[in-house]
Amino acid sequence: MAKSPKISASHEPGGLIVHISGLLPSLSPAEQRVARLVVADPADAARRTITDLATAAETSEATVIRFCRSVGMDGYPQLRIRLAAEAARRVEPPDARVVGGDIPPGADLAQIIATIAFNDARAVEETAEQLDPAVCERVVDAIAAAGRIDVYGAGASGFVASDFQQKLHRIGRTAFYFPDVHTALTSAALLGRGDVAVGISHTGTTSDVIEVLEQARARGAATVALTNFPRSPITEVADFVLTTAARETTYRSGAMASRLAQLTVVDCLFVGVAARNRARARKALEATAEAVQSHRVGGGRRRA
Amino acid sequence: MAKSPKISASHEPGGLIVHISGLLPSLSPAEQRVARLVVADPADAARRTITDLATAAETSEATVIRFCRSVGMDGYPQLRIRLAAEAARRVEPPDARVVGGDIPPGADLAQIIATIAFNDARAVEETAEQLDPAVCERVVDAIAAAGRIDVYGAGASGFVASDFQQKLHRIGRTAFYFPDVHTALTSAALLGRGDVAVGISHTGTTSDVIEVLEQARARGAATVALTNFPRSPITEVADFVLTTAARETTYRSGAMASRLAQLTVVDCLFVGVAARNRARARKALEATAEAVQSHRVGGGRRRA
DNA sequence: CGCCTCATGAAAGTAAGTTTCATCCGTGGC
DNA sequence: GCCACGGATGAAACTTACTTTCATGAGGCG
Repeated sequence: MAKSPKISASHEPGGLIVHISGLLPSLSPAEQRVARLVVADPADAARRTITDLATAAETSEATVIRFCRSVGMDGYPQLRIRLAAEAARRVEPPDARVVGGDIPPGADLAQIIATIAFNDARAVEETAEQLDPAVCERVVDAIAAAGRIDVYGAGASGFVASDFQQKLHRIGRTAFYFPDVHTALTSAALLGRGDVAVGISHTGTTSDVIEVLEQARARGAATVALTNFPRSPITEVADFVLTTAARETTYRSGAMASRLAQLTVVDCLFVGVAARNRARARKALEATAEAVQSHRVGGGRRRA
Repeated sequence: MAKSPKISASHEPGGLIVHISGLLPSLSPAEQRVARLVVADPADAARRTITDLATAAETSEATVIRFCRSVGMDGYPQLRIRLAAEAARRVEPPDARVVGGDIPPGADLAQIIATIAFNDARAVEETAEQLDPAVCERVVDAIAAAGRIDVYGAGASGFVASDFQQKLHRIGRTAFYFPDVHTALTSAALLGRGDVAVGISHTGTTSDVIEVLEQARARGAATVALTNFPRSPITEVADFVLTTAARETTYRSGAMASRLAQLTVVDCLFVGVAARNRARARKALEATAEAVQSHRVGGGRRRA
């Protein structure tokens, strides 16, 4: 681990399954086979003996044990019990749509809508469950006290970064977002102690964002990573790691649901920061709302 | 009655704990000691090893096994798993959060997270419920067949518009987004029959977006509005109206949850369009994914 | 090409769970 | 009083499950 002990969610309180699927890409191939079996049917996995599970995953018991350790369990029995508990807690999905499932080829639009909404809602809920309030708190503290906040993100995560920047700006925090790597690097180089850099990357492997975050860290800024994968490279250049909990699907890259989850996290941070000084934040929000008022039509009867 | 298997005993419906305490009196003294421990704290019992539990009950492992059989289990592991499941189920559901509720002033971050996630998830689900698949279908048809697609949006909705544009572009549709009203107007003026214009506005009162959509319609393009308010002005210039279902709160302007709902709708349309030609869309997606590959670090596995 | 690192499963080792069996104790008959 | 008898019980043998160790081999890197 790089320089200072990183603060991330070691507690995975909400969902073990969610936690495992987040860790999935960081596991070795054989362990991944085990993980997939476990995620696909936790209750069933809990019923199996270690030898049985190993056979089903076409690997050895040793690998299953290694998998247990990888996801933070002491050993197989503990995993088993946790899985059983987990499986019991999650109420049966009311109908046939599979959690994290892909869209079937012949699906009509109603099915598509139901599936997407289901997965989106789940991603949001599961993200919230596994978010560590303590880590959030510290991030909020850092942002609330920051001299300046840079938010980095590329591609789809760029929208989220930009959204976050805009939000912070609206409550009077000095925040920047850069659509371009070079500008971002330049900015990062100007950060210093007391500043905050936030890097957003679904996969956690976007080299541009990692590079910029690294730069920011080297300059003494507090670095925050927001990613779906708790052991991805971006987490190594971050002082604080916040994770989303979106499952991968093939057709609809996990990034789609992930983006919603990211926004939820951003909202949480935003409200947290705003709550640090309600009066001031509210005033700033009102001022900005007023500013766009002249661009609204028909102030009358339609609520907004 | 040796021949016909008993039908009743095997399923003990009302809960394992209840079942055990029911037949507690019929157990032998040593088994009763075990049973009492189990009933008193199922979760704890599930954590213990058989030897451990036996010691705690001041008896031998053999007796614990006998107890397992007495209550209808195959052996200790099964009891353990069932207990863990049982214990998990009986945790109180955490819902102190009010639907659509605002963040209370003294809220700690954990509450904030729970509330936001709850409202976000609800907005997504409710939006999906009230979305009319028939309207979506026609919008998808129009987009899939369009010569060109313009997506308009301002402020927070601008991100969504931009996201939609990028998505459509990635599957090979010709789509545009304009951060600036004047450019947008210019573009709208160049639309014609067979083209599609999508206007996104949470309130439905953003005059810039309305104006542009109006222009597009005058030129013969099919117009789509995405808003939270089905009777807002924007709906008057739209051929197709899609609505989100986010509730308003004071502190957290409804726009925050609304944005997630908007994205869900965008995702649905996107997948709908992509599904119109799976092969081509998949190919386009793969090509774009490949293009950014060199900006990812750590090849397949992600770790350190 | 040699070195290193890492993933992996075979096998050895340890702990957990299960069965067997001798003992104990109370009961009731002779 | 003595002796079956039967159920309850735990010690110990036994089996299975779990864990550790270690040799092997595949890939990456200089």
